[in-house]
Amino acid sequence: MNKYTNKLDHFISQLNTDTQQDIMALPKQMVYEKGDFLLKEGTICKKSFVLESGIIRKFYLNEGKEITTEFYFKDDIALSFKSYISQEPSNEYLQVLEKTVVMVTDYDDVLKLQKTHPELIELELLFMQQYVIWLDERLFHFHTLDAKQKYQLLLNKTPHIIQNIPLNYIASYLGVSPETISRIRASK
Amino acid sequence: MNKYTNKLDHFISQLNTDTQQDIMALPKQMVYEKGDFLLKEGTICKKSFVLESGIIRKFYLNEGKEITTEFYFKDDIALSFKSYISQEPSNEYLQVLEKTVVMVTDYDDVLKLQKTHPELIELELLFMQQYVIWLDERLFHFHTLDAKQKYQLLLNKTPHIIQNIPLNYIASYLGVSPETISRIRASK
DNA sequence: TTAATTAATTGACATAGGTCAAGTATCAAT
DNA sequence: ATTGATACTTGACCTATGTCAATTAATTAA
Repeated sequence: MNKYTNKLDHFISQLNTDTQQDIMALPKQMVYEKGDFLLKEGTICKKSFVLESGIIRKFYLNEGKEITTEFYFKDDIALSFKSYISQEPSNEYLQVLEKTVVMVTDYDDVLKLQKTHPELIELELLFMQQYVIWLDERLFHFHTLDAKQKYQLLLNKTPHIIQNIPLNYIASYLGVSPETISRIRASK
Repeated sequence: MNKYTNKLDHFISQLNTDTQQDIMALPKQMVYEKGDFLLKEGTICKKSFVLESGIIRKFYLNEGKEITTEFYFKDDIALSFKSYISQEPSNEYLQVLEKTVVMVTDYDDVLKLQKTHPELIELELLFMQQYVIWLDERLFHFHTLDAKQKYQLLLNKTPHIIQNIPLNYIASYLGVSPETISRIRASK
């Protein structure tokens, strides 16, 4: 189960076969090991990464501390949004948390393909829309939930995050301290 | 100074004149009074509102309390995102805070125009992108700033919000209590 | 396997910010 | 201008969650 790409697959499946093949021709498979960076602060995010397996996390630095903003699993699309669309240096990092296989696509190649197949702009639009909905929901949770509720939501909705990711990353993702998460766990 | 429509204007200005005229033909001017609702929970958001003057706020209800999520001023585009793109019932309200003049465009009309002018899909894409950047930044602030820092940011970046909007809406927008805002004001 | 790191838990304490209640100021309507 | 309603401020108190430090558990590397 992936985060927000179902609609994209559906859209692609309705394109004509030639266009589909052109899209499929772009990505190259790459394998990364735990700790590898796919993107670092100050670098322009020129590629998107669709995960075949493994885990990636996105984070930025704030006053020397890492703030985790997103986790990516199978079929998710990892990229630093603002840098990707503006093609300006990123303030985010993308780091591999365990051996990960990705399909890498160059944004330049996507733009070229959009020139010859304008209908692909709609694909990018769909992706944006899904991402906005996800962001909107996340903001809603920051606005209305306390530490325990946020943790339990994660536990219910995305247990694979809880099971596979170190507690201090989860804490930072939820905007609470690791100690608080630890106490929530102990309290039931 | 508006929130995120500069790039859209620029894009439109580069279209051919006929297309520009077709776009300009869609919106109808409407005037609303203080307290009027442009959208209520349970209703599908079928229209977008570009403000000519006045103020609109967006909010949802959580456990009986209004949570304000956005303010709109001149040249901003007010709509309930998720409902607008999915055409499903909204969980948000759009309410006019003072006499407001808007240009209203039907989403159906936009979709029709996109059929005959596919290049307009890119316009929608640009809008999404701007909105993602705005949301992303807002989430960043919820993640890293305390009450005082959030208030001061608002004071510096968007003083027109502080000056024109009741304190309890501002408090809710920042995710803190009205009392806290009041104390921050008193402390300097 | 053992040692060395790193991650997670737990306790003691501090504090930002919430809640509730009272009081004051501001605004709107007659 | 007077009343009533609404918005804002202030004080007292409370609670969730942060910080720091010590301890234990789990990984990793040799």
